[in-house]
Amino acid sequence: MKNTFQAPKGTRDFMPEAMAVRRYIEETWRRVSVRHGFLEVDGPTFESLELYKVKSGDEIVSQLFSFRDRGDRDLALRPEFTPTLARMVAAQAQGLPRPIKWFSIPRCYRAEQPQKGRLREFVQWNVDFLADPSPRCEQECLMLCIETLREFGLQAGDFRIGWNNRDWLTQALTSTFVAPERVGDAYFILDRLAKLDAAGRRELYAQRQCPPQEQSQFDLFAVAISSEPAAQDALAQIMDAWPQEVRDGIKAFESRLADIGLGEYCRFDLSVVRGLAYYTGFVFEVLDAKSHNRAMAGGGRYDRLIETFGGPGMPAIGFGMGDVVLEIVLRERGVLPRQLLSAPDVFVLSALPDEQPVQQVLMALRRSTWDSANQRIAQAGLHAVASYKATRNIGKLLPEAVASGAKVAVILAPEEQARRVAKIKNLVTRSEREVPLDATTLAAQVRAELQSC
RNA sequence: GUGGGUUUAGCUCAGUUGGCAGAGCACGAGGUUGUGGUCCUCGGGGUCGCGGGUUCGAGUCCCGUAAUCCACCCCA
Repeated sequence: MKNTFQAPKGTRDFMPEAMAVRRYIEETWRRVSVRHGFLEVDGPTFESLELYKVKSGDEIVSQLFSFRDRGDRDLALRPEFTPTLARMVAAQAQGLPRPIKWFSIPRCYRAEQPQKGRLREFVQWNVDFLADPSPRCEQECLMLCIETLREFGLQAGDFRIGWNNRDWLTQALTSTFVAPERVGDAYFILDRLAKLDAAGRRELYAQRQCPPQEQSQFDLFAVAISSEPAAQDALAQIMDAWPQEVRDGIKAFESRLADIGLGEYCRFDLSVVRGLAYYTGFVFEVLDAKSHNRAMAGGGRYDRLIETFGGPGMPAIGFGMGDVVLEIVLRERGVLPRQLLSAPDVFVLSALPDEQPVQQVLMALRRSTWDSANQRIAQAGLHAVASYKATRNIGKLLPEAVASGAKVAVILAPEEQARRVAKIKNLVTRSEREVPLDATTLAAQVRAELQSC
């Protein structure tokens, strides 16, 4: 390896095929977001370091790529988009039409140890619905999230969405067996319960100094969120003790989801609490249903975040979905389209000794025409390519034309050139016809041939 | 930050107790200046991740280091 430079740890090079996959993912996110009435925004790739400390505290700083500029300002590459969004909204809150439905597709950076599904540079689709306290926001976010996964070819059995509500859960816990000052510890435990066996749980209880009555209850939670047959009974037993209004709230939300056809994807899930402190009510996670990948997406309500960033009090809900886990899941399911690099419309091949005629034909095919009266492109140029091989053997060039995916070929050769014609070959039907070797006429005839495909 | 696997051609990988650096695919040229992914021949390509050490001699053994994969910690 003569070149000793490598891409930095946790980053990716996007060669044409990989780039096409990334574009496909981003374009799908964008298309479905727009369809659901969200507007695209973006912000700076780096922000002042303080912006990230406000929300998350110093602990998080060690996972940031931070640096200092020549004016001694501390800056950091964005690890997520939400602080930027909160800053933008807080600054402009008075003048924005409401509700605010925004999405963004930023590249984000985290100085973590890379592993499966987690890199140091990634693309994360962010969706936020602000200035509306109604549960229709929850619904629309889930609707968009699910519709997007379906657009990628995933089906109900491929993923599941676990949801919870921190307000209700807190109410339920404190009215049953958790002292108010221990709610934080309870969340910490619930967040990890699904991954632990009995021994692991005892260790966790000791670490968080659980009183004995908590321990037996959490053991019951562990059964309820497991895949054991007893799970349903355990869940029913737990919820029987909960306040009536909490149980009614869960039922009502389930019924709302069922009304719009999302019932089969979503399930109330005790173990989904999300680590982040700023979530205030509804929270959810999208999990891969068939293997053990990391969460594909997650989010929730953060009604107090905008004021934290100096804006007015404003209800808000949002979620994020990263490209890394998503691509892994799409590959595992075999639903990534095979041909993502766009195939040319027309392939020009030439047996002429001079290459200039090829360039003339390419120019005519590729040129767009502008409609100045209507300020738009009247006719878009064709995607036209030619072979760069040295051979002038048509028999060798045709396979290249076919492999390119082009439906039509233009063949330039001495005999035809002498008669001032070129051949247009339909690569699908294999039929050929001769047309005048005038670049403009030729381009028109190629368009006509493409129409017939 | 911790532990384990891996690193040889553009890609996927062989490489024997330490003895001349290999295959397939891909790429390029020709066989065949004129018609469909075939076939045949030839070719370009490598400091064997990087740096030390042992040895007459290291892709191979030892030490260090980087990247990568997997699992922890963490996870916005």
